[in-house]
Amino acid sequence: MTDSPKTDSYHHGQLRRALLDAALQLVVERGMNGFTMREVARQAGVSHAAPYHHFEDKSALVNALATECYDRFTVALRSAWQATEGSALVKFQAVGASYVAFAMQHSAEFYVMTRSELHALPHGGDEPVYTPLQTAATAAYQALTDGVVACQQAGFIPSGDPMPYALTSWATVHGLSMLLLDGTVGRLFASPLGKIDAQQISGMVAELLAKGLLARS
Amino acid sequence: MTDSPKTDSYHHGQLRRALLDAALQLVVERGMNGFTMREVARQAGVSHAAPYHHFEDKSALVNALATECYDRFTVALRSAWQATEGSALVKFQAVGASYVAFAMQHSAEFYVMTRSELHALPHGGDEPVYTPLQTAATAAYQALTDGVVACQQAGFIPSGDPMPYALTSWATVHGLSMLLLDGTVGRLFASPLGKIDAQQISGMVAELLAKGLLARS
DNA sequence: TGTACATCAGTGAACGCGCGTTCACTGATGTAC
DNA sequence: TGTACATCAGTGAACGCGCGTTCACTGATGTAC
Repeated sequence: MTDSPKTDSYHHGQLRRALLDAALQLVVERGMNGFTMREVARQAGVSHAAPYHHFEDKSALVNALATECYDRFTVALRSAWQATEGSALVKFQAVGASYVAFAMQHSAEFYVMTRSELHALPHGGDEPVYTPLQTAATAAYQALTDGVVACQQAGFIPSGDPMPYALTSWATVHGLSMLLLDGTVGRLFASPLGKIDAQQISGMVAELLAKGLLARS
Repeated sequence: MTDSPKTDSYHHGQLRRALLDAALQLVVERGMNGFTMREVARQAGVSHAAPYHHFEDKSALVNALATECYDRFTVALRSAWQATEGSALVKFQAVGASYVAFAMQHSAEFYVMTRSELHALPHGGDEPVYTPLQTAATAAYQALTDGVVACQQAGFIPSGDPMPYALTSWATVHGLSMLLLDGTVGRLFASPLGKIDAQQISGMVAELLAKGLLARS
C-alpha cells in the first residue's frame, strides 16, 4: 500500500525504544505526571500490558527515560565544548550557553531530568548507592567542572579547588533555565516588542557571571 | 478532659486554614503530586466532600496554597533586608542567603512554588492575565530587584537597567536552591566529614557571584 | 428573651473513571538436530 | 531443508484501588422581629 517499511507483524521489534519515545512525547504534551503507563502503550500502538515485557514497572520506565535524557544532555554539553573554536574561556561559555539552549529546545528532556523526583529514590541505605541515573547526572555535571579546570589551566579562572566555580556556574545556568522554562522570566521581562530572546539573555547573564556584579573600584 | 480549647462542634470553624496546612504537610511527606483532595480532607479530620465548601476544585486549592507560599517567601526576603544592618550590599547579600535558606528550611513551600506547573495555566489569552498567584510570584522577584536598585544607588553595582543584575542574581540563588534541594549538590560535594553546609555554600557562591569568576588581570 | 426561618458548613453514599498490575493465552521467532 | 520445541513478545480480560466530584441530607449558627 505505502512505502512504509514497517513490519506490521505481531512483534513490534522496537517496542522498548518506541515506549521511551512515546513517554517523552507525552511529557511534552501533558507535562510530567500527566503521563501514564497505559497512555504510553496507547501512543506506541500496543496493548497496555505489553510494556511490562520491557520495563518492570512504571518507575523503571521513568528511570530509564531520565537516564537517557541525562546522557543526551551530557553529549550536548560536550559537543558544545568541542565544536567551539577559541580559548578555554570561550569554550566554557559555549557550554553554559548550550546548557540553557538544551533546556529551551529540549524542554521535555529537561523536565524529566529535573522534575521527576527520582534522585531521592535510593531509599537511604548507609552507603550511597549510585544508580545509573545518578551516574548519568554526575557525568553532566562533570562536563562543567572539566570546563572550569581547563579555564584554570589557561589562567582565566584562579587556580585551586574548581568546585566553587563549577557550582556557581552550574547554579546560574540551571536557575536561568528553570526561570525561562516556567515562563517567569518571560512574564517579567518580555519586551513590548515581542518574545523573550533566551539566547540573548543567557549571553548577558554569562557575561555578568564572569565579570561579577560589582562595580570595579 | 484536656485543656484543649477546641470547639469539638459540628462546624470546624477554621477548615479553610486547616486544609491549606494539611496540604502543605502532605507535600512535605509525599512530595508534590503525592497529595490528593481526599487525603487533605482526611488529614484535616473531615469528610472528603467538606473541602468543596472552601475550594471550588483541587486546582483552586493548589493555587491558593501556592499564592500563600509566595507571600510567605516575599515576607522572608523583605525581612532579611530589613533585619540586616550594614550597607546595601550587605543587605542584598542577606536577601540572597535568605532565598536559599528559605528553600532549605521550607522546602515544601518551595516545592509548591516551583514545581506545581501552575504558571502556565492562564490558558493563553491575548492579554497577559495576572492571577493572584502570578502577582505573588512577581512580588517575590521584586524584592530582589529592589535590592539591586539600592546597591546601584549606593554605588556597589553599576548604574543602568537593574534587570540584568537582578536576573543573574535570581538565577543563581534559584539554581543553587534547586540543586541543594534535590540532593544533587549533596551527592557530589558532601565532604567525608559529614553533611553539606548549605549556608557555607551559599555564602561562597554569593561571593563569587559578586566578584566574578574570572581572575583579575 | 423567644421563636421562625434562612443560611452556612458539615456528612456519607454514590457516580464514573482511569490507573497499575497480573494472568492465562497465543502468535512469531530462533535453534538443535 | 524440515521438524520439534523452547522462548520471546505480544493480547485482552480482569483485579482492586483511590481518585475527583456531585448530591440530597442534616446539624449548627445567625438574624429579624
